[in-house]
Amino acid sequence: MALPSEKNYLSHIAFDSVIFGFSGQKLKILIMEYHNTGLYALPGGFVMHNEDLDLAVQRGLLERTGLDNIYLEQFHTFGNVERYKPEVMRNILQADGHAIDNDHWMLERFISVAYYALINSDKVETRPDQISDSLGWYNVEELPELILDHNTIVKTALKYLQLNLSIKPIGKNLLPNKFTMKELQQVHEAILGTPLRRTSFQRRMLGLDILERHEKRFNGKAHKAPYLYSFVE
Amino acid sequence: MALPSEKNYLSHIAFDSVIFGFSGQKLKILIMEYHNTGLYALPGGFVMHNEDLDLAVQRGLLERTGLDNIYLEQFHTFGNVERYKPEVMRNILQADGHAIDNDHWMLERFISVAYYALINSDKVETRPDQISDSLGWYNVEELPELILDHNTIVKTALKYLQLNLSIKPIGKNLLPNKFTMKELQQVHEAILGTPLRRTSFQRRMLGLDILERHEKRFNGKAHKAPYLYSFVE
DNA sequence: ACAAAAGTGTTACGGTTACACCCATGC
DNA sequence: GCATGGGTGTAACCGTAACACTTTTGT
Repeated sequence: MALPSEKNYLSHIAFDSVIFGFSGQKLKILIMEYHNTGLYALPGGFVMHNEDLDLAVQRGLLERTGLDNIYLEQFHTFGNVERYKPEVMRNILQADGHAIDNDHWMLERFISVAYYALINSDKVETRPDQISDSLGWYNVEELPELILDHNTIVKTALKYLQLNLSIKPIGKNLLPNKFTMKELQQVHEAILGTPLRRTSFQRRMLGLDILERHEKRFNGKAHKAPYLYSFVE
Repeated sequence: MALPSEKNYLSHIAFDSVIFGFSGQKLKILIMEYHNTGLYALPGGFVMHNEDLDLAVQRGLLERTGLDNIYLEQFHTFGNVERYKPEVMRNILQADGHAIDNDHWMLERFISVAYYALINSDKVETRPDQISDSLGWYNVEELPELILDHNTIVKTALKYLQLNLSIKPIGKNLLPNKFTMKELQQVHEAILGTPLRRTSFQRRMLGLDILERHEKRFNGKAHKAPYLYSFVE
Protein backbone atom coordinates (compact mmCIF):
# COMPACT_ATOMS: atom_id res chain seq x y z
CA MET A 1 0.00 0.00 0.00
CA ALA A 2 1.30 3.46 -0.84
CA LEU A 3 2.57 5.73 1.89
CA PRO A 4 1.10 9.20 2.30
CA SER A 5 2.89 11.48 -0.12
CA GLU A 6 4.60 14.69 0.84
CA LYS A 7 2.83 16.40 -2.02
CA ASN A 8 -0.49 15.96 -0.25
CA TYR A 9 0.38 16.97 3.28
CA LEU A 10 1.88 19.87 5.20
CA SER A 11 5.31 18.91 6.47
CA HIS A 12 6.23 19.12 10.16
CA ILE A 13 2.59 19.11 11.27
CA ALA A 14 0.66 16.17 12.62
CA PHE A 15 -2.35 15.60 14.80
CA ASP A 16 -3.10 12.97 17.40
CA SER A 17 -6.53 12.01 18.69
CA VAL A 18 -7.37 10.76 22.14
CA ILE A 19 -10.68 9.05 21.43
CA PHE A 20 -12.66 8.50 24.61
CA GLY A 21 -15.45 5.99 24.87
CA PHE A 22 -17.43 4.67 27.80
CA SER A 23 -18.55 1.11 28.33
CA GLY A 24 -18.74 -1.36 31.15
CA GLN A 25 -18.55 1.53 33.61
CA LYS A 26 -15.05 2.38 32.43
CA LEU A 27 -13.54 5.19 30.47
CA LYS A 28 -11.68 3.83 27.47
CA ILE A 29 -9.38 5.06 24.74
CA LEU A 30 -8.84 3.85 21.20
CA ILE A 31 -5.26 2.67 20.71
CA MET A 32 -3.58 1.54 17.51
CA GLU A 33 -1.01 -1.19 17.12
CA TYR A 34 1.42 -1.05 14.21
CA HIS A 35 2.07 -4.09 12.05
CA ASN A 36 4.76 -6.46 13.28
CA THR A 37 6.25 -4.03 15.74
CA GLY A 38 4.48 -4.38 19.07
CA LEU A 39 4.32 -0.58 19.06
CA TYR A 40 1.21 1.15 20.32
CA ALA A 41 0.17 4.68 19.49
CA LEU A 42 -2.67 7.15 19.42
CA PRO A 43 -4.42 7.35 16.07
CA GLY A 44 -3.20 10.43 14.25
CA GLY A 45 -2.57 11.81 10.84
CA PHE A 46 -1.49 14.70 8.69
CA VAL A 47 -3.09 17.84 7.34
CA MET A 48 -3.67 18.26 3.63
CA HIS A 49 -2.59 21.46 1.96
CA ASN A 50 -6.08 22.70 1.38
CA GLU A 51 -7.73 21.35 4.51
CA ASP A 52 -8.67 23.00 7.79
CA LEU A 53 -6.85 21.54 10.77
CA ASP A 54 -10.12 20.69 12.50
CA LEU A 55 -11.44 18.98 9.40
CA ALA A 56 -8.28 16.94 9.02
CA VAL A 57 -8.90 15.53 12.47
CA GLN A 58 -12.55 14.85 11.61
CA ARG A 59 -11.41 13.04 8.50
CA GLY A 60 -8.98 10.95 10.53
CA LEU A 61 -11.76 9.93 12.89
CA LEU A 62 -14.07 9.06 10.06
CA GLU A 63 -11.42 6.84 8.54
CA ARG A 64 -10.74 5.09 11.83
CA THR A 65 -14.16 4.78 13.41
CA GLY A 66 -16.62 5.23 10.57
CA LEU A 67 -18.20 7.99 12.64
CA ASP A 68 -19.04 11.40 11.33
CA ASN A 69 -19.96 14.50 13.23
CA ILE A 70 -18.00 13.65 16.31
CA TYR A 71 -17.48 15.86 19.32
CA LEU A 72 -13.90 17.09 19.10
CA GLU A 73 -11.91 19.43 21.25
CA GLN A 74 -8.42 20.66 20.62
CA PHE A 75 -6.53 20.81 23.89
CA HIS A 76 -2.78 21.20 23.40
CA THR A 77 0.01 21.28 20.86
CA PHE A 78 3.10 19.25 21.60
CA GLY A 79 6.30 20.66 20.18
CA ASN A 80 9.26 19.52 22.24
CA VAL A 81 12.36 18.50 20.37
CA GLU A 82 12.69 15.33 22.43
CA ARG A 83 9.53 13.94 20.87
CA TYR A 84 11.40 13.78 17.59
CA LYS A 85 12.57 10.17 17.22
CA PRO A 86 12.92 9.37 13.55
CA GLU A 87 14.06 5.80 14.25
CA VAL A 88 10.62 5.00 15.67
CA MET A 89 8.84 6.08 12.53
CA ARG A 90 11.45 4.30 10.43
CA ASN A 91 10.85 1.04 12.29
CA ILE A 92 7.13 1.34 11.84
CA LEU A 93 7.36 1.98 8.13
CA GLN A 94 9.97 -0.70 7.53
CA ALA A 95 8.03 -3.31 9.50
CA ASP A 96 5.20 -2.58 7.14
CA GLY A 97 7.42 -3.32 4.17
CA HIS A 98 8.25 0.18 2.98
CA ALA A 99 11.73 1.11 1.86
CA ILE A 100 12.31 4.74 2.77
CA ASP A 101 15.05 7.23 2.13
CA ASN A 102 16.82 9.00 4.94
CA ASP A 103 15.32 12.29 3.90
CA HIS A 104 11.75 11.03 3.68
CA TRP A 105 9.37 13.68 4.99
CA MET A 106 7.81 11.34 7.53
CA LEU A 107 11.20 11.04 9.21
CA GLU A 108 11.39 14.77 9.87
CA ARG A 109 10.43 16.49 13.07
CA PHE A 110 6.70 16.92 13.73
CA ILE A 111 4.79 19.24 15.94
CA SER A 112 1.56 17.59 16.90
CA VAL A 113 -1.76 19.21 17.64
CA ALA A 114 -3.71 17.01 20.03
CA TYR A 115 -7.48 16.66 20.15
CA TYR A 116 -9.75 14.60 22.27
CA ALA A 117 -12.92 13.06 20.91
CA LEU A 118 -15.94 11.79 22.79
CA ILE A 119 -17.92 9.03 21.19
CA ASN A 120 -20.61 6.59 22.05
CA SER A 121 -18.58 3.45 21.65
CA ASP A 122 -21.61 1.30 20.81
CA LYS A 123 -21.77 2.86 17.39
CA VAL A 124 -18.19 2.29 16.38
CA GLU A 125 -16.70 -0.17 13.98
CA THR A 126 -13.00 0.39 14.21
CA ARG A 127 -10.97 0.17 11.04
CA PRO A 128 -7.20 -0.06 11.07
CA ASP A 129 -5.51 2.11 8.48
CA GLN A 130 -2.75 1.23 6.05
CA ILE A 131 0.08 0.97 8.50
CA SER A 132 -1.66 -0.32 11.59
CA ASP A 133 -3.15 -3.73 12.10
CA SER A 134 -5.29 -3.41 15.17
CA LEU A 135 -7.32 -0.71 16.78
CA GLY A 136 -8.81 -1.44 20.15
CA TRP A 137 -10.31 -0.04 23.31
CA TYR A 138 -8.14 0.18 26.42
CA ASN A 139 -9.09 1.26 29.91
CA VAL A 140 -7.61 4.64 30.65
CA GLU A 141 -5.86 3.26 33.72
CA GLU A 142 -4.48 0.22 31.95
CA LEU A 143 -2.84 1.58 28.85
CA PRO A 144 0.14 -0.12 27.28
CA GLU A 145 3.29 1.88 26.81
CA LEU A 146 2.80 4.15 23.82
CA ILE A 147 5.36 5.54 21.42
CA LEU A 148 6.93 8.98 21.73
CA ASP A 149 5.10 11.22 24.16
CA HIS A 150 1.69 9.65 23.59
CA ASN A 151 1.25 8.58 27.20
CA THR A 152 1.79 12.21 28.20
CA ILE A 153 -0.73 13.30 25.61
CA VAL A 154 -3.31 10.98 27.12
CA LYS A 155 -2.64 12.30 30.62
CA THR A 156 -3.01 15.84 29.39
CA ALA A 157 -6.22 14.99 27.55
CA LEU A 158 -7.67 13.56 30.72
CA LYS A 159 -6.76 16.70 32.61
CA TYR A 160 -8.57 18.89 30.11
CA LEU A 161 -11.52 16.52 30.00
CA GLN A 162 -11.83 16.81 33.77
CA LEU A 163 -11.62 20.59 33.52
CA ASN A 164 -14.35 20.70 30.92
CA LEU A 165 -16.60 18.28 32.76
CA SER A 166 -18.06 21.08 34.84
CA ILE A 167 -18.66 23.47 31.98
CA LYS A 168 -19.71 21.29 29.04
CA PRO A 169 -22.25 18.50 28.66
CA ILE A 170 -19.57 15.84 28.32
CA GLY A 171 -21.90 12.96 29.07
CA LYS A 172 -23.99 13.81 26.06
CA ASN A 173 -21.31 12.56 23.74
CA LEU A 174 -20.29 9.45 25.62
CA LEU A 175 -23.75 8.03 26.26
CA PRO A 176 -26.65 6.95 24.08
CA ASN A 177 -29.45 9.47 23.55
CA LYS A 178 -31.34 8.21 26.56
CA PHE A 179 -29.60 7.16 29.73
CA THR A 180 -30.23 6.80 33.42
CA MET A 181 -28.91 9.12 36.07
CA LYS A 182 -26.71 6.32 37.33
CA GLU A 183 -25.07 5.94 33.95
CA LEU A 184 -24.37 9.64 33.79
CA GLN A 185 -22.93 9.47 37.26
CA GLN A 186 -20.67 6.60 36.26
CA VAL A 187 -19.36 8.65 33.36
CA HIS A 188 -18.49 11.49 35.69
CA GLU A 189 -16.91 9.14 38.19
CA ALA A 190 -14.83 7.46 35.53
CA ILE A 191 -13.56 10.80 34.28
CA LEU A 192 -12.82 12.26 37.67
CA GLY A 193 -11.58 9.00 39.14
CA THR A 194 -13.49 9.56 42.37
CA PRO A 195 -16.86 8.35 43.65
CA LEU A 196 -19.65 10.91 43.78
CA ARG A 197 -22.60 11.08 46.16
CA ARG A 198 -25.70 9.77 44.48
CA THR A 199 -28.25 12.29 45.69
CA SER A 200 -26.05 15.37 45.38
CA PHE A 201 -25.06 14.38 41.89
CA GLN A 202 -28.65 13.90 40.83
CA ARG A 203 -29.70 17.26 42.16
CA ARG A 204 -26.73 19.06 40.73
CA MET A 205 -27.43 17.62 37.28
CA LEU A 206 -31.13 18.38 37.40
CA GLY A 207 -30.34 21.87 38.64
CA LEU A 208 -28.40 22.59 35.46
CA ASP A 209 -31.66 22.54 33.50
CA ILE A 210 -30.11 20.68 30.61
CA LEU A 211 -31.76 17.32 31.22
CA GLU A 212 -35.15 16.15 30.13
CA ARG A 213 -36.90 13.26 31.86
CA HIS A 214 -38.53 10.52 29.86
CA GLU A 215 -40.25 7.20 30.55
CA LYS A 216 -38.85 4.77 33.07
CA ARG A 217 -36.57 1.98 32.03
CA PHE A 218 -37.80 -1.42 33.22
CA ASN A 219 -34.77 -3.61 33.24
CA GLY A 220 -36.07 -6.73 35.00
CA LYS A 221 -34.14 -5.98 38.16
CA ALA A 222 -35.76 -6.34 41.54
CA HIS A 223 -35.90 -2.65 42.33
CA LYS A 224 -37.47 0.59 41.30
CA ALA A 225 -37.08 1.31 37.60
CA PRO A 226 -35.01 4.45 36.94
CA TYR A 227 -36.16 7.25 34.69
CA LEU A 228 -34.41 7.78 31.39
CA TYR A 229 -32.99 11.21 30.68
CA SER A 230 -31.68 13.00 27.64
CA PHE A 231 -29.89 16.28 27.13
CA VAL A 232 -32.11 19.06 25.83
CA GLU A 233 -30.85 20.88 22.76
CA MET B 1 18.47 43.08 6.71
CA ALA B 2 18.32 39.40 5.90
CA LEU B 3 15.05 37.50 6.04
CA PRO B 4 14.76 34.39 8.22
CA SER B 5 16.05 31.49 6.20
CA GLU B 6 14.12 28.33 5.51
CA LYS B 7 17.18 26.36 6.53
CA ASN B 8 16.80 27.56 10.11
CA TYR B 9 13.09 27.14 10.67
CA LEU B 10 10.40 24.49 10.46
CA SER B 11 8.13 25.20 7.54
CA HIS B 12 4.36 25.59 7.95
CA ILE B 13 4.62 26.28 11.67
CA ALA B 14 4.46 29.66 13.34
CA PHE B 15 3.60 31.03 16.73
CA ASP B 16 1.81 34.18 17.79
CA SER B 17 1.97 35.82 21.20
CA VAL B 18 -0.74 37.81 22.90
CA ILE B 19 1.33 39.78 25.39
CA PHE B 20 -0.83 41.19 28.16
CA GLY B 21 0.27 44.02 30.37
CA PHE B 22 -1.55 46.14 32.91
CA SER B 23 -1.17 49.86 33.44
CA GLY B 24 -3.36 52.81 34.10
CA GLN B 25 -6.10 50.46 35.29
CA LYS B 26 -6.38 48.96 31.81
CA LEU B 27 -5.48 45.64 30.30
CA LYS B 28 -3.19 46.14 27.33
CA ILE B 29 -1.66 44.12 24.54
CA LEU B 30 1.58 44.56 22.62
CA ILE B 31 0.91 45.13 18.92
CA MET B 32 3.39 45.39 16.09
CA GLU B 33 3.19 47.63 13.05
CA TYR B 34 4.99 46.63 9.88
CA HIS B 35 7.15 49.09 7.96
CA ASN B 36 5.35 51.25 5.44
CA THR B 37 2.21 49.16 5.34
CA GLY B 38 -0.16 50.37 8.04
CA LEU B 39 -0.61 46.70 8.89
CA TYR B 40 -0.88 45.67 12.52
CA ALA B 41 -0.20 42.21 13.89
CA LEU B 42 0.58 40.17 16.96
CA PRO B 43 4.25 39.56 17.49
CA GLY B 44 5.10 36.07 16.37
CA GLY B 45 7.83 33.97 14.91
CA PHE B 46 9.06 30.62 13.75
CA VAL B 47 10.47 27.53 15.38
CA MET B 48 14.05 26.48 14.75
CA HIS B 49 14.78 22.90 13.81
CA ASN B 50 16.40 22.05 17.09
CA GLU B 51 14.29 24.17 19.38
CA ASP B 52 11.37 23.32 21.65
CA LEU B 53 8.16 25.08 20.68
CA ASP B 54 7.85 26.66 24.13
CA LEU B 55 11.42 27.91 23.99
CA ALA B 56 10.89 29.40 20.56
CA VAL B 57 8.11 31.52 22.01
CA GLN B 58 10.30 32.50 24.97
CA ARG B 59 13.01 33.52 22.53
CA GLY B 60 10.53 35.60 20.57
CA LEU B 61 9.50 37.43 23.71
CA LEU B 62 13.06 38.04 24.75
CA GLU B 63 13.79 39.56 21.35
CA ARG B 64 10.74 41.80 21.49
CA THR B 65 10.57 42.86 25.12
CA GLY B 66 14.00 42.18 26.53
CA LEU B 67 12.29 40.13 29.22
CA ASP B 68 13.35 36.67 30.20
CA ASN B 69 11.50 34.15 32.30
CA ILE B 70 8.08 35.30 31.32
CA TYR B 71 4.82 33.65 32.27
CA LEU B 72 3.59 31.92 29.12
CA GLU B 73 0.58 29.80 28.46
CA GLN B 74 -0.24 28.02 25.24
CA PHE B 75 -3.96 28.24 24.62
CA HIS B 76 -4.91 27.27 21.06
CA THR B 77 -3.59 26.35 17.65
CA PHE B 78 -5.11 28.05 14.65
CA GLY B 79 -5.14 25.98 11.49
CA ASN B 80 -7.94 27.09 9.22
CA VAL B 81 -7.20 27.31 5.53
CA GLU B 82 -8.80 30.74 5.31
CA ARG B 83 -6.04 32.22 7.46
CA TYR B 84 -3.67 31.50 4.58
CA LYS B 85 -3.27 34.77 2.72
CA PRO B 86 0.10 34.81 1.01
CA GLU B 87 -0.47 38.24 -0.48
CA VAL B 88 -0.47 39.77 3.00
CA MET B 89 2.94 38.35 3.81
CA ARG B 90 4.18 39.34 0.37
CA ASN B 91 3.10 42.93 0.92
CA ILE B 92 4.83 43.05 4.27
CA LEU B 93 8.07 41.70 2.92
CA GLN B 94 8.04 43.84 -0.18
CA ALA B 95 7.25 47.01 1.76
CA ASP B 96 10.37 46.24 3.73
CA GLY B 97 12.39 46.07 0.54
CA HIS B 98 12.74 42.35 0.07
CA ALA B 99 12.43 40.75 -3.32
CA ILE B 100 10.89 37.33 -2.86
CA ASP B 101 10.18 34.42 -5.12
CA ASN B 102 6.70 33.01 -5.52
CA ASP B 103 7.77 29.80 -3.83
CA HIS B 104 9.42 31.47 -0.86
CA TRP B 105 8.73 29.46 2.30
CA MET B 106 7.23 32.44 4.13
CA LEU B 107 4.51 32.59 1.49
CA GLU B 108 3.34 29.06 2.24
CA ARG B 109 0.51 28.13 4.52
CA PHE B 110 1.19 28.35 8.27
CA ILE B 111 -0.48 26.76 11.22
CA SER B 112 0.01 28.98 14.21
CA VAL B 113 0.30 27.97 17.84
CA ALA B 114 -0.92 30.83 20.00
CA TYR B 115 0.36 31.70 23.46
CA TYR B 116 -0.50 34.41 25.87
CA ALA B 117 2.09 36.06 28.06
CA LEU B 118 1.60 38.07 31.21
CA ILE B 119 4.15 40.71 32.00
CA ASN B 120 4.64 43.61 34.29
CA SER B 121 4.71 46.32 31.68
CA ASP B 122 6.85 48.66 33.80
CA LYS B 123 9.85 46.49 33.12
CA VAL B 124 9.58 46.39 29.37
CA GLU B 125 11.58 48.12 26.72
CA THR B 126 9.97 47.14 23.47
CA ARG B 127 12.21 46.50 20.50
CA PRO B 128 10.85 46.24 16.99
CA ASP B 129 12.35 43.41 14.96
CA GLN B 130 13.71 43.47 11.43
CA ILE B 131 10.46 43.78 9.59
CA SER B 132 8.40 45.85 12.00
CA ASP B 133 8.92 49.45 12.91
CA SER B 134 6.81 50.00 15.96
CA LEU B 135 5.69 47.94 18.89
CA GLY B 136 3.22 49.50 21.23
CA TRP B 137 0.67 48.92 23.94
CA TYR B 138 -3.01 49.04 23.02
CA ASN B 139 -6.02 48.78 25.25
CA VAL B 140 -7.71 45.44 24.78
CA GLU B 141 -10.97 47.13 23.91
CA GLU B 142 -9.44 49.57 21.46
CA LEU B 143 -7.34 47.43 19.18
CA PRO B 144 -6.73 48.38 15.58
CA GLU B 145 -7.70 45.94 12.90
CA LEU B 146 -5.06 43.21 12.79
CA ILE B 147 -3.94 41.05 9.89
CA LEU B 148 -5.26 37.56 9.20
CA ASP B 149 -7.16 36.09 12.14
CA HIS B 150 -5.18 37.96 14.78
CA ASN B 151 -8.22 39.74 16.19
CA THR B 152 -9.81 36.34 16.71
CA ILE B 153 -6.66 35.11 18.39
CA VAL B 154 -6.82 38.00 20.84
CA LYS B 155 -10.46 37.30 21.63
CA THR B 156 -9.67 33.66 22.24
CA ALA B 157 -6.70 34.57 24.43
CA LEU B 158 -8.92 36.75 26.55
CA LYS B 159 -11.41 33.93 26.93
CA TYR B 160 -8.73 31.57 28.21
CA LEU B 161 -7.27 34.25 30.44
CA GLN B 162 -10.68 34.73 32.02
CA LEU B 163 -11.03 30.98 32.48
CA ASN B 164 -7.65 30.73 34.16
CA LEU B 165 -8.22 33.74 36.37
CA SER B 166 -10.00 31.60 38.94
CA ILE B 167 -7.44 28.82 39.01
CA LYS B 168 -4.08 30.51 38.59
CA PRO B 169 -2.47 33.50 40.28
CA ILE B 170 -2.76 35.66 37.18
CA GLY B 171 -2.24 38.92 39.05
CA LYS B 172 1.19 37.81 40.14
CA ASN B 173 2.55 38.20 36.66
CA LEU B 174 0.84 41.44 35.73
CA LEU B 175 1.67 43.41 38.86
CA PRO B 176 4.87 44.42 40.62
CA ASN B 177 6.01 42.25 43.51
CA LYS B 178 4.10 44.29 46.03
CA PHE B 179 0.71 45.72 45.25
CA THR B 180 -2.44 46.85 46.98
CA MET B 181 -5.68 44.94 47.09
CA LYS B 182 -7.25 47.61 44.94
CA GLU B 183 -4.67 47.11 42.21
CA LEU B 184 -5.28 43.39 42.25
CA GLN B 185 -8.98 44.02 42.03
CA GLN B 186 -8.47 46.32 39.06
CA VAL B 187 -6.55 43.59 37.28
CA HIS B 188 -9.39 41.16 37.80
CA GLU B 189 -11.96 43.72 36.72
CA ALA B 190 -10.01 44.56 33.58
CA ILE B 191 -9.75 40.90 32.64
CA LEU B 192 -13.35 40.05 33.37
CA GLY B 193 -14.72 43.31 32.08
CA THR B 194 -17.08 43.66 35.01
CA PRO B 195 -16.90 45.53 38.31
CA LEU B 196 -16.37 43.44 41.43
CA ARG B 197 -17.52 44.12 44.97
CA ARG B 198 -14.69 45.48 47.03
CA THR B 199 -15.25 43.65 50.29
CA SER B 200 -16.13 40.29 48.79
CA PHE B 201 -13.14 40.44 46.51
CA GLN B 202 -10.80 41.20 49.37
CA ARG B 203 -12.10 38.33 51.45
CA ARG B 204 -12.09 35.90 48.57
CA MET B 205 -8.48 36.72 47.78
CA LEU B 206 -7.35 36.51 51.39
CA GLY B 207 -9.22 33.23 51.75
CA LEU B 208 -7.09 31.67 49.05
CA ASP B 209 -4.11 31.78 51.37
CA ILE B 210 -1.75 32.81 48.63
CA LEU B 211 -1.28 36.41 49.71
CA GLU B 212 1.10 37.80 52.26
CA ARG B 213 0.52 41.16 53.89
CA HIS B 214 3.36 43.67 54.18
CA GLU B 215 3.77 47.25 55.37
CA LYS B 216 1.29 49.93 54.43
CA ARG B 217 1.77 52.15 51.46
CA PHE B 218 1.51 55.84 52.37
CA ASN B 219 0.69 57.64 49.18
CA GLY B 220 -0.04 61.13 50.43
CA LYS B 221 -3.76 60.78 49.80
CA ALA B 222 -6.26 61.96 52.35
CA HIS B 223 -7.41 58.52 53.39
CA LYS B 224 -6.32 55.38 55.11
CA ALA B 225 -3.14 53.91 53.64
CA PRO B 226 -3.65 50.46 52.09
CA TYR B 227 -1.54 47.46 52.97
CA LEU B 228 0.79 46.08 50.36
CA TYR B 229 0.48 42.41 49.49
CA SER B 230 2.58 39.89 47.61
CA PHE B 231 1.95 36.37 46.42
CA VAL B 232 3.56 33.72 48.58
CA GLU B 233 5.73 31.19 46.75
C1' DA C 1 -13.58 67.94 62.22
C1' DC C 2 -14.10 66.18 57.75
C1' DA C 3 -13.81 63.57 53.42
C1' DA C 4 -12.08 59.62 51.22
C1' DA C 5 -10.66 55.07 50.94
C1' DA C 6 -9.29 50.74 53.51
C1' DG C 7 -10.43 47.15 56.59
C1' DT C 8 -13.74 44.22 59.35
C1' DG C 9 -18.11 42.27 61.89
C1' DT C 10 -22.62 40.56 61.12
C1' DT C 11 -26.27 38.68 58.77
C1' DA C 12 -28.48 36.79 54.69
C1' DC C 13 -28.58 33.90 50.81
C1' DG C 14 -27.81 30.07 47.52
C1' DG C 15 -25.93 25.93 46.30
C1' DT C 16 -24.12 21.61 47.80
C1' DT C 17 -23.88 17.87 51.31
C1' DA C 18 -25.61 14.48 54.58
C1' DC C 19 -28.99 11.70 56.02
C1' DA C 20 -33.34 10.16 56.39
C1' DC C 21 -37.22 8.42 54.45
C1' DC C 22 -40.42 6.99 50.88
C1' DC C 23 -41.38 4.62 46.40
C1' DA C 24 -41.35 1.07 42.77
C1' DT C 25 -40.04 -3.40 41.11
C1' DG C 26 -39.34 -8.55 40.66
C1' DC C 27 -38.48 -12.46 43.36
C1' DG D 1 -43.42 -8.90 52.01
C1' DC D 2 -38.79 -8.12 51.31
C1' DA D 3 -34.52 -6.91 49.36
C1' DT D 4 -32.69 -3.64 46.23
C1' DG D 5 -31.90 0.48 44.22
C1' DG D 6 -34.19 5.06 42.65
C1' DG D 7 -36.35 9.53 44.00
C1' DT D 8 -37.15 13.34 47.26
C1' DG D 9 -37.69 16.26 51.80
C1' DT D 10 -35.13 18.55 55.26
C1' DA D 11 -31.60 20.48 57.88
C1' DA D 12 -26.68 21.50 58.18
C1' DC D 13 -22.83 23.51 56.17
C1' DC D 14 -19.86 26.66 53.53
C1' DG D 15 -18.49 30.26 50.67
C1' DT D 16 -19.90 34.59 49.01
C1' DA D 17 -22.89 38.82 49.01
C1' DA D 18 -24.78 42.79 51.20
C1' DC D 19 -24.44 46.36 54.24
C1' DA D 20 -23.16 48.74 57.99
C1' DC D 21 -19.67 50.26 60.69
C1' DT D 22 -14.92 51.37 62.21
C1' DT D 23 -10.17 52.86 61.16
C1' DT D 24 -6.68 55.60 59.08
C1' DT D 25 -4.90 59.35 56.52
C1' DG D 26 -4.16 64.42 54.85
C1' DT D 27 -6.42 68.67 54.49
